[in-house]
Amino acid sequence: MAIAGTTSDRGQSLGEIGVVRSDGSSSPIPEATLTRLPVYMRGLVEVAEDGVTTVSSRQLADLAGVNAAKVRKDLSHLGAHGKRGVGYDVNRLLTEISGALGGSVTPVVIVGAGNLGRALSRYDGFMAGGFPVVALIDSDRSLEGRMISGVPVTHVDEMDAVVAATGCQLGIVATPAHAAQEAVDRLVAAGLRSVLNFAPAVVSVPSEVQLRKVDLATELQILGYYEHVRISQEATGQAVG
Amino acid sequence: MAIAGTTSDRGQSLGEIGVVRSDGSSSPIPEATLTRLPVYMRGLVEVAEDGVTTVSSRQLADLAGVNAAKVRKDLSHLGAHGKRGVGYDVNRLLTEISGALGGSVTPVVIVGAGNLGRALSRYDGFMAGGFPVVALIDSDRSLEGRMISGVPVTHVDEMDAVVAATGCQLGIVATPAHAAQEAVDRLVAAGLRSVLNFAPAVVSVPSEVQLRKVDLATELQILGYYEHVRISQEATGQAVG
DNA sequence: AGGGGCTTGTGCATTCATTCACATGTCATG
DNA sequence: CATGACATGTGAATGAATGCACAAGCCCCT
Repeated sequence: MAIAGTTSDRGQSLGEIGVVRSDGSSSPIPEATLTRLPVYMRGLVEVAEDGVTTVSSRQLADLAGVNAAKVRKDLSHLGAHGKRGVGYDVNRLLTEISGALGGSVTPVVIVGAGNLGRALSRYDGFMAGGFPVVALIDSDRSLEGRMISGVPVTHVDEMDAVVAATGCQLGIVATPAHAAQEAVDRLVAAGLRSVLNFAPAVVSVPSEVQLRKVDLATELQILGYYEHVRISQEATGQAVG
Repeated sequence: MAIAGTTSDRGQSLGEIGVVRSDGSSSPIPEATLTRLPVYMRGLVEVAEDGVTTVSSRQLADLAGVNAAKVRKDLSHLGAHGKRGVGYDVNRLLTEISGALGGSVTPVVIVGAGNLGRALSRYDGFMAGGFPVVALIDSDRSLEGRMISGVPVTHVDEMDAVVAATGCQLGIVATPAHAAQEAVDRLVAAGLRSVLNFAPAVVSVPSEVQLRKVDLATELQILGYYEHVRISQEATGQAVG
């Protein structure tokens, strides 16, 4: 385990991204804003179906469960101009957000055809969001060639071919923890530059690769903490009151 | 849709929690730190199995994929005192973190026995993390009484009884979006105060309830954004270079 | 016993995110 | 056309998280 650096700490450094400005497009949308844009989209789609054509920042804030100032600042990042005194045009805003997020349909591949991988391959939200799952990949030869909920399962040795054939750009890792690093390495070797990791393991990637993590057990543990604190609080609170 | 406030914005306000100090215990561990504690735990368990008894902040940082200063600051929040010049005792640290996070085993209930709900009920990580799934709840009468991967399915009308009988304190919502609000409402009515929502919907809860959200489609959309930016960047970069 | 090499804990600076508050602008109505 | 109600966009204030650098402390070796 190589350790670099003479004085002081310094760990992983996130690669810069989205800082282009040259061609006028793509400003650097902050992470925090990015996580909310899809939520706004859902709210907008909802009201659009009811025939609403204009929303104020406050209405959208209510739909998204945030406050209005945040909505406005978020939207200002994509240059989406609403009309003062009026609000935002629903359809225009939908187009703008969708465009900022990438717009077109992007196929994804899932590595790991266990419980989680299968469930994810069936998850409607991916397809609905423009991310069809086009391949499942597993190291188990006995699954090779099978279809699972309409998605063909391929052996991990053919990953390169599958990725190339399907034109996938996003990879999802749903393997056990011990297999996660290899899964990611192979995805990267196959040319992918964006990976979503569901395995409860820390994996490292080259700096040009975007890695996001969804840690299911951790989410519960955080809730567990608050529950724990709340209960201790009540206990002491009773004593006091 | 009631809108309050005369001047200016102001939306949801997060309930304060963990700010007790009266009894000396439970300092207010910041969110950001909370999300990393479980990751440290995994790293510690890993090295503990290899017989390691002491780790430095830098070693732990490598295991967790963060930098050493962050590790030290995080650990300082739980008063975990390491030894200068030496490091942290692995077992002691495990005990401390585990204790801070709540310690004991907490049973959870999952609402929604669809694909996602079933997959989550089978997810090993929950059990391993001390969160056994003890009940699945669905509105489909035809599932009532069945066992799915060892977990009994109950109808939603009996939620109160199930929650009471099993002593659940954490609820997971894995319903379709349109059913999420009702699912949460029922969980809260049954007495739960901590909910993890997987449904792609904005739900509101009373201020004393802790709500966390895992938004699978959004995660992909964020990756999609970076992919999008990267590609435009390359395109313009080629033109320039 | 004392020196040198490590490592913790933390004050400080910096960056990122949130929120406030208001000037600027739009629309509808009389 | 003028007035008033309403909303945006954004500087500025606040707050949270990160990362740095160093004093204080521990251990081993001679």
